[in-house]
Amino acid sequence: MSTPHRFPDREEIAAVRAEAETLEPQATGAEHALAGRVMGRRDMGKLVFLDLVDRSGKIQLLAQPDELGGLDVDLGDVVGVRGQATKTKRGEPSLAVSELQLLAKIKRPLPDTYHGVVDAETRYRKRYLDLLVNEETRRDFLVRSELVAAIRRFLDARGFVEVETPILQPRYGGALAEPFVTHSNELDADLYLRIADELYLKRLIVGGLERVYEISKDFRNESISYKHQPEFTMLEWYEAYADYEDAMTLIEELLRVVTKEATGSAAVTFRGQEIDFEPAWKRMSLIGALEAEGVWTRDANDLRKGLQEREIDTGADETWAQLVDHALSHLVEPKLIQPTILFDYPVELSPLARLKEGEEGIVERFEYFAGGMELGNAYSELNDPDEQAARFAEMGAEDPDYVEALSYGMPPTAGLGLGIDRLSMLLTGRDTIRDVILFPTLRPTE
RNA sequence: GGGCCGUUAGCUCAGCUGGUAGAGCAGGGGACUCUUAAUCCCAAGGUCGCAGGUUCGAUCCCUGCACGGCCCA
Repeated sequence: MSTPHRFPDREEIAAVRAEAETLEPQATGAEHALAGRVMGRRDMGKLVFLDLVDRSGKIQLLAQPDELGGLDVDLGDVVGVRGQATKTKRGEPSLAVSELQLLAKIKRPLPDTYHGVVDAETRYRKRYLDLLVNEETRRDFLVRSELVAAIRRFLDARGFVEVETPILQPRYGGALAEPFVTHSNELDADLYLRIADELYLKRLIVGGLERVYEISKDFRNESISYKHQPEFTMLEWYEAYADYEDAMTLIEELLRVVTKEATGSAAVTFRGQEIDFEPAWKRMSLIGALEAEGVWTRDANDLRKGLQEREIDTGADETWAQLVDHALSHLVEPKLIQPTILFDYPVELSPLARLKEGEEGIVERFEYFAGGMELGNAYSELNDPDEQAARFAEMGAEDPDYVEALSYGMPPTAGLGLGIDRLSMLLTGRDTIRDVILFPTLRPTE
């Protein structure tokens, strides 16, 4: 049996429901067309109640099979209906159906509409079922979409231009991470999936675009956890003629605005705690934070001893910088529940950041945290090509093409990264990053 | 990579320190003109993740594997 190829002139269920709300019981209102999925059916003989769901909401349908020439509708069918807004004797806003068209037939039984789909593996592998029967899932992914839209509005309104830079890169950089490697047959060359956008975006600053941003999928061939996925989404922006203090101000404002636009409130609940994005956030220096934990020292051996005393396994840490990073992530980060900026990092951890005037070995860099997670990283960009080349050399790396770009002169610039997935976790109150990524990476079956 | 836990009907879950499995919802048939997790009646639905082992006998005990979850690295 052929079904219609289109169903024109439908309205959103939420709008029609709102109209029906205003009616007196058993009164009827205007004629409307609605379409969606049948998620409930209550047969009363000559009268049948259906629940119709679309993206905007749910409404009850009142159908009389005798007047419709039968009602061959199963749970899960996609239908289009026409009828009048009404309210039942019991006061339920409804649509009295005068015409019903089957638009798509369900061929398998719908999962339990009361319990939803609970099994984590099913929810991730068959996200369509999760979205279909779990209203919260639908809602949370719409929050994520609204979040990204709000970020674009915010930056567009401030003169940033959205750009696209390569995902396939001959040389990866901009972060310390293991890349995915692929191969171009035509070029007969290995290419890397980007781990960050940074070095390309800064080339655009050299090129005079002044304020750029990219919302990108980045890829890191590393561990998977509640806050890590191999494929994740990051915002990076670069603003010429600004420094990291300007970036602090801007990210505070951005998070306040977009949180409000995506959720209706600048405060969210995550892991049982309210997190409030209203400025001003707490700010403390990284060194101060480590001192407060009693583990700040420039000496690697002392630092290692301090961490081991706190029963932190430092076996995998080779350098002082790695030990500092370990101390930060284990002792400090979990305590940063309210939005907090940690600023002024040792240069050893920050090869792309600009040195702070008058402070030995410190760069103008900050990371910001909320809910016990790092949300992002920012700094005044190092724009001296010779110093950049020397920093690369210290790491045992090089990127002559990038250094050459800097040698044409990059204005003083502030750059910032923001983890969209983690922010989405905070805004939706989800405990795991898999719950805010539509199709998270899982081990293949078979 | 390591430790612990899980995997039973399409979905959500029971299953007694071993005797070849049950319920609700969905799906099928029927009753009902105000239900909303509708209700009621009938019938049906299973490679108990996979492969071995122990045993007269394994969903249950043991081993390995697969996938997932939590924690650790």
